[in-house]
Amino acid sequence: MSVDAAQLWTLNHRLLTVVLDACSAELAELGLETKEFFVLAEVAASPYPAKLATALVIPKASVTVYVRNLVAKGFMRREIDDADLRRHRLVLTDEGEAARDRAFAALATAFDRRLATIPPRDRTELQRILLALLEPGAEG
Amino acid sequence: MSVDAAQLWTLNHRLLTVVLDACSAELAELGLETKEFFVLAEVAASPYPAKLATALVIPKASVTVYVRNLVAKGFMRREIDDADLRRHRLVLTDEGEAARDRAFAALATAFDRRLATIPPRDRTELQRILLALLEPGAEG
DNA sequence: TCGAACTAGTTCAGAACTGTACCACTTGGA
DNA sequence: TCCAAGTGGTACAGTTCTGAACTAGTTCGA
Repeated sequence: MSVDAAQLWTLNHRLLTVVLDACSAELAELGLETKEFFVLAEVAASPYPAKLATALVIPKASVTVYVRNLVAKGFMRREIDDADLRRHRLVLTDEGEAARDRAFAALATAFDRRLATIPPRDRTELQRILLALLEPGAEG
Repeated sequence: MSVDAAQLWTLNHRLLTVVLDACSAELAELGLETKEFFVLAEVAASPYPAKLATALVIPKASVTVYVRNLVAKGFMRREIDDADLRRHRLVLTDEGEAARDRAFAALATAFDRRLATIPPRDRTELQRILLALLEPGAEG
């Protein structure tokens, strides 16, 4: 490899940070802190606090905080899970879905400004490879 | 476009987070919190607190904290800048360089473990695409 | 030479985050 | 049925982070 993996990681991280920073103001207008946005974005795929914590690699206690904020803002609500009474199933409200979609759009716009510099085929490739790298089976 | 940029951002972010998390214990053994590692890694290219803050997209007050810690650990020292007496030129000590290099190695290893799960051809592709996205010229 | 406007860096108080301890419910074996 | 071990979620207190205000040094025009 011509480029060190650590360098690739670092540059990539910088890219994502700059992109996120570029749209954090728009997220704030939607009433979302960036951490809350991550939770809002993931809740459909991981509708329980414990699952959110492992998926997003953040502490359970932090998830409690973000969920509390998102509930207070009317973006989601907790429901008791019929299958396991210990669990809180998290459900997006209509406002929550709308906010999430607008937030995704803002992030997409910010990232698109960067992605515009590479061919569409590469974007598809990138997505395919990233998905492969994140497959549940990959590494442990 | 066929691929959602927000999804790409999210996948990519997840990948970097998981990789960083995988080597955070090793960084801790070197005496580095992850935020401190970012500072240590960047200080050669951005040897002033203000420059570090903009390069790493973190608040000035936070840089003060991380630099203080890194100085206390003997990884760097502050020197008065001859050209501008307001500035603190940050200089890595030998221990600092050694720690940085070992930290980079740990990060590279962790990332490589992930990259090993996909075909070599995809790794080359991924590297090519990311490098294209990270070109200094891209966007502004 | 002066001082007003900047810029670099720090301090500190309050905000944000999270490790730990905890309670509630579930599971599985006796 | 019982209870010990395990999992889900939260509360709280201690830690970390950071906005705002501040000090130090610089620049520049009159």
